[in-house]
Amino acid sequence: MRASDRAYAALRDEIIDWQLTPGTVLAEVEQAARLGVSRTPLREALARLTADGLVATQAGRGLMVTDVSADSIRQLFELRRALEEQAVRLAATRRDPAVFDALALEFERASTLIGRPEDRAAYYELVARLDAAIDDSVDNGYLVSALENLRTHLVRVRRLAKDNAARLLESAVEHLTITRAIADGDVELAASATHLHLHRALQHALGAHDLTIATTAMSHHGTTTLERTAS
Amino acid sequence: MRASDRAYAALRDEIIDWQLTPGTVLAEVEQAARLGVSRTPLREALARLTADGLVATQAGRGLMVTDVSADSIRQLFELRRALEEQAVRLAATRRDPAVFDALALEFERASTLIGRPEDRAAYYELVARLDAAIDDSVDNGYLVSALENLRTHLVRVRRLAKDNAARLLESAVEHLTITRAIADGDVELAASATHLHLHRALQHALGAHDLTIATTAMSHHGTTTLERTAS
DNA sequence: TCGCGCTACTGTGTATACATAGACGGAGAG
DNA sequence: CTCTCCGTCTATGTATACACAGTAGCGCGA
Repeated sequence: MRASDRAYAALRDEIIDWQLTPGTVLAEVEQAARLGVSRTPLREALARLTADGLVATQAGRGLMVTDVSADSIRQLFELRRALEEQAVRLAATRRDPAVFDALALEFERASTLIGRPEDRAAYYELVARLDAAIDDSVDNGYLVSALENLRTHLVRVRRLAKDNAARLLESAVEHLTITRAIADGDVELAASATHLHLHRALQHALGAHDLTIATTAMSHHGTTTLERTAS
Repeated sequence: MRASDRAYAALRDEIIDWQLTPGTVLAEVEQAARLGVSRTPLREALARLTADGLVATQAGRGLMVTDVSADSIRQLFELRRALEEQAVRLAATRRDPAVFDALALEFERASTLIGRPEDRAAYYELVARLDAAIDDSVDNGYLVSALENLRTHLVRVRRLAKDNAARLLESAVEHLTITRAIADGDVELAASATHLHLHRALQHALGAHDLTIATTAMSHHGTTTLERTAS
């Protein structure tokens, strides 16, 4: 594997996993040394991250990890609705019914997975397989590319939101509805079910984000107070 | 301006202007020499073009200018519908009515521009200003980024389609309808008018493409015949 | 004559050296 | 004491040199 690919994957994973938090400055020599590559492949990695929107040039201060705010989540979900509604519409038209029937069966049993913390990863993997089946059915490279980039951002937001069992059980039902609609070739039902799913996911994400903001603000306040007391 | 930006702009413009035709191999040293930059900024330019989807790595043969086929145009317009319908929906919600009222007045007078070949560019510029007004109204960086990338591909297809006056007059009426719907804040009308506009634009683009394919095939046949005769 | 293998070469990927612009700090003047 | 200007220094942008892999072409053997 190329050094530039490794650097890109490493930085992207650290950003979506919140190890590199928004506002972190990514200096070329520093990151190149840390990741064990030279500046040339690292610059290529940073260029790709910039194109992805995970990193942006902040006037005069070099490249910074982009922010996640309530407003950016709103924007992200507006794009998500456009792309995913179109994707499920096309998937419902072009799908192989057997594939989505099989996935629907799995979603019916998903509540078991969600209940056991050790099987939580298996549920996320099931959702990923639904995404892959939709990508495969839409038969549209431009749309799939846009969806892949979108999902990178969504993972970052999801890591922040910390799904709870209640929300996951809800989402399993929503996914089941979407999957059945695609299997049945019901374009409008698939689109409406997706709209509903995204509406609820946005509410959940925004709620979690507000909590995080509040918590962060409080802990910052506390730190500041301690610093003042110490000085 | 940076050398990598110049190289990117030069290559992109040549690709969308069909000076670099699909299948052309872009070797690094060759292009670097031609554009008067070193390999480093040129590689950055090629990476950006690859991310844009204007260039792709063909197994073993290096980077090639991507193809434009009837199928790729179909895919492009499926993505276009998703993005533009969402964009006009959001624009109709968030617009400044005065901006779109002014644009609507200009579209009413557009038939004059289309009639005179020397003012043809002025009509395209008017459409570009409508796009810019929509971008400004949607207040969504992710969506605008996706639209900008999409438009690059659309320009390449349009250069192929060679709009005629009849189609442009039709499109002016469609644009007027969309602009008025946005000005009035009529979300569903704006979305439906956009759907209709894209449907007609696709028919036109596909028709033009088929003609080009037929012409190319004929000229290729002719060339082959000549070569055989010569040898 | 056909097939297999070897060699040379071209082109990509990476490292590094160099140029330059912009930011930060210090010193001096008002 | 503060503001401004100048110098230095750090970080980015570019060029180039080197390493290596993949390929094409040629030659040799069957």
